[in-house]
Amino acid sequence: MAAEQGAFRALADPTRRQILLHLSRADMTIGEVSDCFDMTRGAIKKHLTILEEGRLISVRSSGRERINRLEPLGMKSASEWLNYFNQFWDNKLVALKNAIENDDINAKENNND
Amino acid sequence: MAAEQGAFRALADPTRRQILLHLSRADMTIGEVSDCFDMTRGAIKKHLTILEEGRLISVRSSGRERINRLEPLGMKSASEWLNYFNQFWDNKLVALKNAIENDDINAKENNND
DNA sequence: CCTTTGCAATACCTTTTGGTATCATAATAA
DNA sequence: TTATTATGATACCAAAAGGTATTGCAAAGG
Repeated sequence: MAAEQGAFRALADPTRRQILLHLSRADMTIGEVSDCFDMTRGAIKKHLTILEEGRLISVRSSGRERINRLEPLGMKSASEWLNYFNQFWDNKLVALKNAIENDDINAKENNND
Repeated sequence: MAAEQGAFRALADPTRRQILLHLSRADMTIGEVSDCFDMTRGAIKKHLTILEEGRLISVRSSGRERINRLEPLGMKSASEWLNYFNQFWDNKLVALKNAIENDDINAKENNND
């Protein structure tokens, strides 16, 4: 149950979301990633581990380096979970549009569902 | 900066995501929401507060009741943030498809970016 | 060889999170 | 008025999160 949990957990932190944006432009070693932040490598390593657990990135070894790569498919579970709600804000936009067109007084009754 | 932070924070907890699913079917009082969970009302109230801070729900008073309503537009910021990455997994799928069509031996060279 | 570099792992600390239990309050019902 | 009901607020607790500093190790380079 809840394959999206790891992804949502990983996405909750702003530093981790920024890491994902960086990795969307290029694969990076841990050192390169931590150079982008005012934070110790240790902290960045922890973030990368959580991103890996959430399957949002993958890591491969090359000599003594560890290269982090974005795994965009990992974001699909979260994206799809959210997309379920698109129908509701689509409907709400339509309802709002109708409310404006039909005047606010009528809109209240329609809104009562 | 980062209007999506509140939303992502709120979405990180599985209980809160379930609450959103419940509210997508009907507006509910706090009591009704907490009846859906094996948890005290106090805990549910905290979750609802975090959902409200993330603008994923809104609350209106009706007598002594407080009715929680899904605010689907609030999920748009998170949804759009994620959609930025669609281009990458789209590309990856295309690359995979091409690799299969063009045979694996050629695919290795194409894969090298 | 020895030194440097890139990283993993761990101990440690502080703050946040997720939960409970309890008490206070406002609205409803009898 | 007196209960009862629905909720808000708070104190409290254990665990998780986010960070640092330190140690150790393997790979690269002199």
